[in-house]
Amino acid sequence: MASGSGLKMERIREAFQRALTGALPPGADLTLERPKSVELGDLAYPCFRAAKAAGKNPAQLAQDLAASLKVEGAELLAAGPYLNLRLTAETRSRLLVGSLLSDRPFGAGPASGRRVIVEYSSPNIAKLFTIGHLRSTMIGHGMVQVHRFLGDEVIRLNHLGDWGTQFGTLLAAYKLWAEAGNADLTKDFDWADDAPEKRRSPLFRLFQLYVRFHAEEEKDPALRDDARGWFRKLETGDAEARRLWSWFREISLAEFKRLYDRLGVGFDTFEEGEAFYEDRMADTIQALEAAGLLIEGDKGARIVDLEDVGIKTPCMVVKADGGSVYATRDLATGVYRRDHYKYDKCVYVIGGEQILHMQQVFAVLKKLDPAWFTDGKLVHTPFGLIKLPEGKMSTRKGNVIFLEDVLDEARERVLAVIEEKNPELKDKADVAEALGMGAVVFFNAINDRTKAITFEWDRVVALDGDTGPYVQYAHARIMSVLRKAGGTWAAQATPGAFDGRQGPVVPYAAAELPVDLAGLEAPEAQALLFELAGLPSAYRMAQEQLQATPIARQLLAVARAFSGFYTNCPILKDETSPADRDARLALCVATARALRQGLFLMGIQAPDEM
RNA sequence: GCACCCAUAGCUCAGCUGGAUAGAGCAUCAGGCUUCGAACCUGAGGGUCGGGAGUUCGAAUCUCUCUGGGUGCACCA
Repeated sequence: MASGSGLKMERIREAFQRALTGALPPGADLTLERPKSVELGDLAYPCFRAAKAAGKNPAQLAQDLAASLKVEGAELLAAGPYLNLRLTAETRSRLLVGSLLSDRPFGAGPASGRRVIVEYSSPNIAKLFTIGHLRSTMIGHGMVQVHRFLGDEVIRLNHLGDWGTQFGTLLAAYKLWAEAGNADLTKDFDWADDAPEKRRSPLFRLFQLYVRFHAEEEKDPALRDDARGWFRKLETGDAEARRLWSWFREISLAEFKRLYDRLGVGFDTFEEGEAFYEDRMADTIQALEAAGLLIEGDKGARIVDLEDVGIKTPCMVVKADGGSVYATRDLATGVYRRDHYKYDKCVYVIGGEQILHMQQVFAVLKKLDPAWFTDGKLVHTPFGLIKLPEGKMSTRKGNVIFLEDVLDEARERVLAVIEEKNPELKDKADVAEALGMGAVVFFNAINDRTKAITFEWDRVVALDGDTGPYVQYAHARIMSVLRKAGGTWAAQATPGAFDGRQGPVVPYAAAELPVDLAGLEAPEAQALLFELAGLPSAYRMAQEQLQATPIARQLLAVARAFSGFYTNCPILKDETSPADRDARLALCVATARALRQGLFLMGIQAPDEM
């Protein structure tokens, strides 16, 4: 008997395409689609184009092809203008369960030899993480995981906002309101509202200084000069400014790392933020100068004109006073990464409000070195803002929603549900954390990243419907069945030791495929297999679209299909024969593995009980 | 004013890059737990795909235009 792992959907697909090649004129488009449901089949060939080329009716062509072609292990059916390939239930079961029970990760790609940089998260020093930062952080994390899973080498960079004029603001504010009575930022300020216990950190107090400065600056514009003066001191290497800067950076980074740990997100380095490029900008400016790209702008600034590439706003590289700007650092960053990493693709996960800026930077780099910065090498992955029902969030104004508050609230709500539904559960706190995180992270991924999101508590931390916890619930139910089944069943769906920061693969040992899979003939079981079969293309789509959305949606489809299977196909009940029981348990193992792996790529855990 | 993004069921959104009868969740209504976990499942109602024109065998998808929203537009990042 063929062991399942020898049977692959890829082979079937190739055989189908080979058969089509023989029957159609050379050069015909052989793109195959996924039918809408398993009743139609497993692979679909739309006949429209080929029919047109042959001067035939598409439905007629589909019928002709169905009658003349043959593919081993499958039947070919004409369904209107489509030629569908449908596997037998036996073949479909063997193929998918077999793949998922092997020790090779289902849907993963072979090493591509490509090196991809993903720049994401990139928070500004001295600001607290808001719900807005979750977008860049988790979109980036998902991209890292998916690219790795599909075989790319990935370098994870955090372009920390640890330089720039906002440090003038911080330094000035610190000197004005902190140095005298609260130099080490260990005490609450007497001028500020009492902070909740959990926020009484030095970083939070820095944030309070920042907010106060911008409030007072409205009333007293002279403060602005004070801030500029401090930034100049920092740039010219003033010892005190440097010392404070370095300290601010340190306390910020400590908080950031704590949150990244909570999110399960990691980076290859934190040392290549904006400050890292401070002394590398001169070379880049020099190079632009040498290339003859820098011209003098209206008020004396040095700019690169981009009119010829369709960008009407020129890119300012050097301010009239000789200072650098954001673009200067980004250009130096681009040049450094070219020389240092020799990558194939660099993905910038940065908000949509910076589209123009990114276009400018990419355009200038392209002018500087057209041979290296080819099309597609630099990719901006913009995403929509998270807004509040009452409008835009603003760190300066202090009307923000902190990420930790969202995660905490989600955890509390989950805990309340656990107390109600499963009060005996052990490790309640850990499970609540995993589910709360699942709700928030999944919500962030479920919708197209380019669209703006209005933050509403009840939607972000929702626990039923199209949510992370729905997928996690399906997984927990499976594990519960597997535990009750005894033997090695639960172990088969339990991964070996792994660490999310090391790689994208959830490691499972090879398990034995039952000989008799007749227990999977029910339509609900076949529908579940069909959705499992959709996962590999969801992974590829996620890589192409640079977002985890397709994965989230396919996981929902799998979880939903599992619920249908679970309610209609008894597994451990007396009415089920031993052979059917084993087949269904094997499908449970396969599904649990698929769900856990998919969630893991998104940065979400799958508890065994909830 | 100019540029980019968005508009699909009462609400929030999918719709695999031009293809099969436009699908999910929430909400509403009607059902389903002495039986593997009801954080679940089954069913119902609900649509001029913002308006208009065009491209072709075929458009929610591509082009143009109008309307309504969002985001930007050189000395902040």
